[in-house]
Amino acid sequence: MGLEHTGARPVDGPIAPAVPLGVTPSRRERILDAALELFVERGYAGTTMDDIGAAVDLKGPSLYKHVRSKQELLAELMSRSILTVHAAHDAAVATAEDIELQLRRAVEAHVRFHARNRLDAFLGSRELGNLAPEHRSGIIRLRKDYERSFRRLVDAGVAAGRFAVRSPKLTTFALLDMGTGVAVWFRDDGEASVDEIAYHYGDLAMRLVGAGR
Amino acid sequence: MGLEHTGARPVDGPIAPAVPLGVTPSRRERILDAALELFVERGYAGTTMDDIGAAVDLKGPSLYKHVRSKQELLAELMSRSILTVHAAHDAAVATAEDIELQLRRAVEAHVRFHARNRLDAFLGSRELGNLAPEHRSGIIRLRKDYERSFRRLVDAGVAAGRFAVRSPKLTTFALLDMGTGVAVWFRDDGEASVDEIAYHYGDLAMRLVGAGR
DNA sequence: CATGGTGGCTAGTGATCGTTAGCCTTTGAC
DNA sequence: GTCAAAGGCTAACGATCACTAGCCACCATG
Repeated sequence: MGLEHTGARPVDGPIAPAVPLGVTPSRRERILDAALELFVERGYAGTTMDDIGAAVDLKGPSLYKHVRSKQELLAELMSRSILTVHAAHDAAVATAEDIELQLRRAVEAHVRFHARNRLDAFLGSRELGNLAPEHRSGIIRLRKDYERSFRRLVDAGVAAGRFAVRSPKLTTFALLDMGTGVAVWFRDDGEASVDEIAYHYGDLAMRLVGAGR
Repeated sequence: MGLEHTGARPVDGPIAPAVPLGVTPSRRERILDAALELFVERGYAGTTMDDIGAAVDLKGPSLYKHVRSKQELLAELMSRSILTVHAAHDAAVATAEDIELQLRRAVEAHVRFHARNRLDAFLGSRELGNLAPEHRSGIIRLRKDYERSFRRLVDAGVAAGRFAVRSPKLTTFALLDMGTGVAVWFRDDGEASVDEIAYHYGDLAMRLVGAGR
């Protein structure tokens, strides 16, 4: 039950690895992926270092040769996740000039991320409270940045007279939340493909903002 | 920071109290409310019985005079929550004949619940994994029932030619998820009141299903 | 063949926590 | 006034965990 990060990734993660770069990066990645899966399945507090170790054929204490602490695992997973969406968002918006198309692309990217990176998305929304305060504030700021970027698109459409929106704030929340929800119910072996869902949600977004007359 | 269950409550909860009915119901309620708040704040695994006790001026072990286990607290909170939404949903739908209005009322009730019972909603989506298997399946079934009830409204509107919907399934998910999201960002002291938000989301729902031409 | 670093292991430490045992005080019924 | 139940407490048990200490095997480099 491996993870696939097939979506566009940011050029580089900003969190410095605890171990000198170039030294067993593959092992570290495998640990991160295993931790993600277990954190989602059993929760952060409900997952032991031994669990994570077992998932990569190690004993718990051996993990400390690759990772500074359990907390570091959580922090890195969460920041990696948000930076990924945000990068995908920026890339998607940049592919269009028209504000209507920009919002559509943004929603598609949002949905695609939440379908393809279900676990990351899920963790991000659920384990914020288990993040040490020093990490938490940074993560929250990144999330707010992302939301603001969405909000700007809605505002721009309204300003240009292309969207008919009663409350830009509530509408933006609705747009974001309906896409976020995909992470909860999406299944790889479900009826609808990621692309179909993304396209459909793009349509729904257009309806929400009253685009195209 | 108490909870208000101002919505219609189901006739009776299916989880039998550990203590004979009628004996110190008030104390037990206070424990449940404290547990809810703490579970949301620190997570189920991150909350100790001593924490809960302290919140109601008791020592941890004293809780066992009122409650069978920590697990029971979680299970009761979750089932109480779902039964509450579902009851509110049924009551809301019953106030209208027209399918369009029924869906609008259902969305309003959904949003109202998620704004007023933020903590319950949050817990319900986050701590499913910490529920003992025997409780979990029942809770999941109740949640599915609730979703199905929404889905039926969408289908009915489509069948009556009142809604223009490409995928009833995806549209229903979008409707539910945007409302569920309210629980995450709503604040009692925020700009918008519960009623304003509920009304607005009713409008958004009508747009999503393409109601009213 | 030395050697030193990398990465694995076992054993253990100290802390935390759910839960139980057992005791004591209050209170209300008779 | 007696007595039992209800409900509070402290103490302690047994588990579980994150993390550390310290050891050893492998292996590349000279």
